[in-house]
Order: sequence, then C-alpha cells, then structure tokens
Amino acid sequence: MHDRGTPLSLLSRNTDMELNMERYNHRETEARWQQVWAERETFRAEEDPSRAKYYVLEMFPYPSGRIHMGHVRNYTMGDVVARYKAARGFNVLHPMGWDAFGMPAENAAMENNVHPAAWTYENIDTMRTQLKSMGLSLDWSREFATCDPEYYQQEQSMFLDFLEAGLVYRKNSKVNWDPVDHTVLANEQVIDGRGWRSGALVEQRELTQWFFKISEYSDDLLTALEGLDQWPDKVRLMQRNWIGRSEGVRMRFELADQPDFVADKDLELFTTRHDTLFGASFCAMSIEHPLSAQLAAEDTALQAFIEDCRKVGTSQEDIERAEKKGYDTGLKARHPFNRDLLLPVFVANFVLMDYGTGAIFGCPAHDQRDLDFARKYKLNVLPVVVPADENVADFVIGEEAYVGEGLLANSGFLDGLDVETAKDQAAQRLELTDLFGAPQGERTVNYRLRDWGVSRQRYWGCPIPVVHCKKCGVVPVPKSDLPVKLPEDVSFDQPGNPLQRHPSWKHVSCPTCGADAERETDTFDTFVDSSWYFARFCSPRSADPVDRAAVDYWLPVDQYIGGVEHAILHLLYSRFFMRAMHRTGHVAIDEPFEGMFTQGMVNHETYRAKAGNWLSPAEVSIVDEAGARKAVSLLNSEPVQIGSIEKMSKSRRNTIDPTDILETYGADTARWFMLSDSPPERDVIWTEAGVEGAHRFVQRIWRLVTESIAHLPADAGWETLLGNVSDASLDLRKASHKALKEVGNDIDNLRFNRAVARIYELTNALAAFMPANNATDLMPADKAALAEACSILVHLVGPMMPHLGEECWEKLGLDGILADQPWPTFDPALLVEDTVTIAVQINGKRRDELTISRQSSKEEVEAAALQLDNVVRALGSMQVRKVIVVPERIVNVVAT
RNA sequence: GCGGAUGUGGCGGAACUGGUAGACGCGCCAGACUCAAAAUCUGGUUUCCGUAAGGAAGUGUGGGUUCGAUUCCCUCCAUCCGCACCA
Repeated sequence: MHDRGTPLSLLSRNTDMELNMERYNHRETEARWQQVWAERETFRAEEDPSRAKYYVLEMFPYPSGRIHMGHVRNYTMGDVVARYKAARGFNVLHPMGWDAFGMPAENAAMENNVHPAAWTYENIDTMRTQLKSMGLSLDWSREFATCDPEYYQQEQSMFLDFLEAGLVYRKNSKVNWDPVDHTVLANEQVIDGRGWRSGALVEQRELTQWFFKISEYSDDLLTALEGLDQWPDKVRLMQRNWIGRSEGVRMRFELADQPDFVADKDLELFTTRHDTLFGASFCAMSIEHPLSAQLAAEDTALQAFIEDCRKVGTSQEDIERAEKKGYDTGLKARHPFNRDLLLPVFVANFVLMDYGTGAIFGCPAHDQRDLDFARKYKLNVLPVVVPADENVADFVIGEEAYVGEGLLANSGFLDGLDVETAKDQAAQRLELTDLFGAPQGERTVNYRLRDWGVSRQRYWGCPIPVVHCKKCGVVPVPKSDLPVKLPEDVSFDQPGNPLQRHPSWKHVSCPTCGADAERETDTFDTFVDSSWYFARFCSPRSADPVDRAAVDYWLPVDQYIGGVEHAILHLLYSRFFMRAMHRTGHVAIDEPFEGMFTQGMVNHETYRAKAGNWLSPAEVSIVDEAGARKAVSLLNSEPVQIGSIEKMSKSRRNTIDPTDILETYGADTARWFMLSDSPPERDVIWTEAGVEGAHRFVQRIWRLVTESIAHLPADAGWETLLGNVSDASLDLRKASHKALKEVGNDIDNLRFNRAVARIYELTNALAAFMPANNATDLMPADKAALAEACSILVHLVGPMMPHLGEECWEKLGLDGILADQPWPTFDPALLVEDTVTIAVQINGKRRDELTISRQSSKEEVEAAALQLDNVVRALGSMQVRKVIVVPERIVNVVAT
C-alpha cells in the first residue's frame, strides 16, 4: 500500500506522551504546510503528454471585496477533486483567476471616488490572501484577472477573428434608458419601472449594438447536449428549453382594410398550432413590429398605447407578467381557409418581437394567453380540438384553455383528425395555396434562442476593438495595434459612459484611410470574459489567445463546478465560444466542459430586532431558554426575533465572514463542515453548532493518531504481518478497506457528504479498536492492522482536510508529504461477507430478520424464513399464498 | 407568466436498479471522569400505546400501479433558482 514500503519507525517519532497529547494547533500547522506546498511547488501543473491529464475548475470569482461562504464551499469541493485525482495519478490542472470587469467597480468609483482598477486590484489582493489561507491545491502561477490588458488584448484579438469569420454583426436593439441620469440601465437597476438612482421612469431606447451569432449554432448546441452525459440532467433540460426548438409553420395572412399609407399586403407570422387555425379569432403583433410603428405614426392613441407598454421594462419576466393588453388597429386579416372570415388585428403587449416574426394568430380555445386576451376584448372562442371522449356539441371552454390531445372539430377539412395529422394537413394546404405569388405558408423550425448582444455602454469592461470612420464605416483595429487599452484618466462624478465623454480617447485616425474617426465606446458584456478564461488557463502567458499544444492537452475541463444560477447563460455562452474558437482555429473541440456540477447555496438564519432592522449573526447571542432557542442582541440585550433561513446576503445581514471562521477554527474545520451533511448540489445551512462539531472532529482525528503511535509496530515491513490477525483486527481491516473503497467511489461521484459519513464510521471503528491506556499487549499482527487503519484514515482525510492530513502523516513518521502520495488500493478479498442479513416481511410488513449464508438457495431462504418464531407467531392461522424471495435482499410472505 | 428543481425524526441528512426508512453528524437525555466546569468517554434517542415482549402510525397533500413505493405515475401545496444588461 505504501509505495516505498515506508516504515512506521518509532525512532522518528516523539515518544513523549505529553507532547503527543497536545491539542492540534491549526494556526501554526496550516500556515506551515501552506508554505511547504508553495516551496515545493506541489501544485504546479505542466503539460506531460505521457500522463493522463485532469482539469478541475471552479467558477472563478468576481472580486467583490471579500470571499463569501459560497466561495468556500465551491473551492473546497473542487480542491477535494483536484487532490484526489492527483493522488489517483492524474496530471492535474487546477487554476484560479478573477472575473474582474463589471458594474460594482463603477458603482464603487461613483460612491467612494476610487478608480475601478484600484478598487478591483485591491479586492483581488484581499481575496487572494483569503483563498490562500484555505490551503487550496491551486497552481497560482497561472493566475490572471480578466481586466489585465494582457488578457483582454487576447479577447479583442479573438473578437477580430470572430468578426472575420462572420460570427459578429451589428443591429439595433433596445436598452433601458434613464432620462434623468442619461445612462443605460441594467435590468437589475430598473426597479418597478424606475431608475434605481434617479427614480425616473425608465424609457426604452434603440441603439446599434454588437451581436454574436450564437443562433447559428442553435441546432448544434441543442443536439450536442445529448453527449454531455456528465452534466446534471436538470441543466441539460434547462438549456434545451432555453434554446427552445419548435417545429411549426411560417405563414402569411392577407390584410384587408389597411389605410392608404400602409403598403403591406400581408402579415407574416409563426405558429406551432396551425392545426387550430379554424379556431383563430384575432391576429396580434408586437409593439415593436414595423407595421405597428407605421400605424402608430398616424395614430396618436396607438402611439400612447405603445408608450405605455414600454414602461414595464425590457425583461422577459416583466413583459410576461404584465396584464395582457391590446389595441385594435382596425386592420383585418383574412382567414387562410375561410376567405369570408376577417379577423381583427391587434397590437398587443404580450407578443415578443424577438420570437418568430413578431406576430401571431390567436386561438383562444387552445392557448391560455389568447383566451385571457379574448375574454378581455370579447372575442369569439371556438373549440377546434375536442378530447376523444367528449361530445363536440357539449364541449365548452370556460376559464381554462384546452391544450391537450383530441380530435379536430369545427375545422372544415380537418374535422375528425388527430392533432398531429391535422398539423400535417394544414401545413400541406398552406404550402399549396398561393398568396401574392408565393406559398401562403411553409414548414420551418424556429428557435427561442436569440443572438447574444455583447455591447455595454460602460467603462469597466473590455473595449470593443473597432473604429467608426465616416468614409470606411466600421473598421477593425489591426491586431498589431492591440490592445485597445482603457484610458486611466476617467471621472465618475457624473453618470454615463466615461469613455464617451473622455476628451481624447475616442478620437483616432481611421486605420484604413487615415481620416479622423472615432473609437467604439461600447465595451463587452462580462460574460464574454468568462466564456473562454478556462482556455486561457492552459497557457496564461501565451502571446496568442491560446497555445494550441496547451489547449490540445488540457481541454476540455474534466470537472467544472459552480453555482446553478449559471446553468444557462454562462454555460451556453462558453459552449458557443468553444465552437467559435474551433471555427477560427484556436481549438480543436466544441465542448468546453466534459463534466459539470452545480453546487447549492450557503444559507443562514436571519435575525431581526424589535425596531425591524436586521442584525448580523455576530451581533446576536443564541441562548437556550426552557428548551427553546432564543436570540438576544449583544448590542442592547434586547430580545431578537429569529427569522427564516435564507441565502446569505448583505441586505439580510445574515453573512458569515469566512476569515473569522478560518482564524477561529482553521481551514480544515471550515472545509470539513462545507463537505459534511448536506449533499453538494443542495443548499447548506451554516450553523455555529455545525462548525463546532466539525472542529471537534479535527481534534478527534489528531487525538486518535497521536494515541495510536504507542501501539504501532516498531519495525518496518509490517505489511507482511497482516495475513495473520485476530478477529478484532480483521474487523478493523475490513472497516478500513470498506471505507477506502466507498470514499473513493463517493469522491468520484462528488458525493462528499457520504464520503464524510464513511470517514466517521472508520474513525469510530478505529476508536473502538484502540487499546486502553498503557496497554501494550497488542500482537505484532494487530499492531500492523492498526498501522494500516491509521494510514488509510490519513489518506482519506487528506483531500478534505489537507493540513491535518500532512500533520498526521508526519506524526506517523511516514516519508515525504501526503500531497505527493498515491491513493492506496483496497483489497477486495476483505470486502466479501459470507453471510447476509435480510428482512422477512409478511404482507409487506417487516416481522423479523434472517442471517443466512450468502450461498443459500431460494428454497433454503424460504424455509428458514418460515421457521422464524416471529414469523410463525405473526402468521397465526393465516394461509400462506405466496412467498417472494429476492436473493440477498428480502423475503415477503403473502398470506391471508 | 414561462422554464427548472426541492420537500424524510427536534435539526442537517442516508437509503445501490422498486426490497429492513432514519446510516453518519448535530442537538438532547442518562451515566463515567472531575472539588466543579469544559473537554473526553459509555449508553440511549422517529412518534404514539405498552413495565416489557410487542403493536400501530410514519418520507409535504390526496389518489394510483405493485407481493412490496422515500423511490414509478397523476393531483394539489410550500419553498428555491433562471428568464437574455447582476455576476
């Protein structure tokens, strides 16, 4: 098991019992081992084609100021995997960096008159120190921040490649505009339709912005999800729904009654329910539809209606939650299958311009939104799909639309068909019908996924490397002129984009013609920065975006770990980026993350004073009053109400600063607690009692290891003695090897909480085995079993509590450092039991259990079960009808 | 509104593919050690009835499939995450 046959030599051990029994001092120990790892460059990763690689990555943090418990949890999990995989012989890459551009730095600049760069780099320094005190097995030599010019230069370079490859374009799109601050607002800065600072009613403005053609990969991003079998199903499902593939028909309705100034003869729309066309009672188009704008130009009431709708904001959620409203334009749309029927055409607030063609037909009987709309505007509701077991005449739509299966009715040539067939027939009819010289409709596939708008009207982001020239248009900045650096002399004393009002920065000469021209003043969405950082980690100092040899070796990331809140956007954008980088020759693969894991959040109780203000856990003392938990304010001794358990947040003041925990209890305790109990994908509740429990366990391991030293073999080569142990020792050996197997399994499957439980079990077995004080009567073979158990325990603890692991390793007098040791292998022979205990049920109720040889036949098991006292008594006078025997599992007697 | 998840003792949770519900930890109770406390160690701890043996109920709600359901299906309830300019 020990690759070097390491002796557990008494000579190298401190035999002074008093010293042995000292309490484990995490302060001194953790700093010392962190220094040892740093000096030995234990976690430095280098490409080595002769070895299998393993790339572990946790989502890099935004440098907000200090790390929070969510980081502690995330990075602990990644570190366990990294250390375990390294012990398993993999060449591990485990890097760290900073997602350093973003709005908070600009907000800090405005509030505290500090430059975003200064603020960001100071935060990084603080957080790096905090992370280092966690004892993570990171290769710090690869660290970078996305706001480093060396990083964003490469991002700009790749943007130029994407531009050349036709993956980037400009188009108009709307933003939230604060008319008082003259600033573009993020969705989170719009509260109830008003700007967060100014309080002004937010307006929508159209701006020309840059877009990445992610929609070009809609189908690929969707189908490739199937191959991502090491991703959580829920994340794949969310992405599938987000991409939103739907098969339908793109069709045109002939317009009638249009005013003279409207040239359009038809209205194009997309539908997936063309089977329900006969139930159509209106058409509706988005407030941003070109025809809406055209009509509004001549109709002040419509103008007012559109203005009103725009006040709800730009977010999908706001739009869909808003009450459904429409404006009857007076236009009519001729029904494609019933030319005498003219449907009213509305402008409606719930029709999205970004989806399909920005216009729909409404079939109220079979779509809830359409039904709500129809009831409000007193439109016809005609059911055209009727459940097979319902009578058409009796089928009435009430408050709920019918969206289920059924047979077509009231639908002319579609009557009697099922939904699928009706769709097919209706589509065929539309394809064969001519309207103004073209088929009236055609089958198409539509995706919900929209192109990715990357323009931001902000300073603290990566400048988009193009120049606008009056003569040449949009001109890319030549790569030799990169990076386009952010100017440092900017002010934040007024709202708006400092790049735009900077006196000189944007004025440049056109790279093509030399005439006066202007730089693009938009910067990238910070999601761009985080869409390829994992690739940059492979060759962080390369003069190109990536070094091909490095990415070919290290990518894809084998295990990526982060919050579920990134399940859609960040992961989807990264998947797109990898494809775009593939197309532009930077990498040879399409999928960045082979394995994905989404961890839960860290929550804490909330505390509220009588006055209604929130109190932080540090300001509250918990007391036990007649068995009930009560909280008292440490500020004024007044009682405090214990509130609900919520995600740690500044607004609720229920945060715990990891630094306090790391100083008081040590990194190993914090790490152990983060891994214990709660399954990693679920939320965890931070409690003082839990931390203290974890801390006691650290001490317990230390005590067990130090106490065991007196009972360990004096000589080397004890492994040879293991074959001849006593029963008690054999049990210990079984427990050791079982734990070894299970913990390995659990870490492989990221079930850290189960691994923790298995380690507790081994600890309990070891404690039970330990001879009483001064007993020195262990046989040599039993000493060997104890040595083996201690060694295995230390190995198991190592990835989770690495400092304690190293300290115990050293205390046991073993060679080298634990971080360099290979994972031990378990002996399968020790895991086989020759008897099993199975439950015996009568009519599904457990009545007794049966311990029997594993080899017993079904008949033997059945016979033995029926003879059990409890079974005989419980059966009484009942007749046995049937006996179900599942080998090694259960016996169920069916009796009446 | 749309999409995704979660729900098991006093608490966090475990239960492999439908096969003994409550592993492991926290807390609590009792005991040992101690002048005492802390720490540590030993034992107990789902609820109800019972001195006990044992019995009954029990995995958010209500139903269903099955010899057998925490696990599969349907209904409802509660909580959480995402919704494209927060990161």
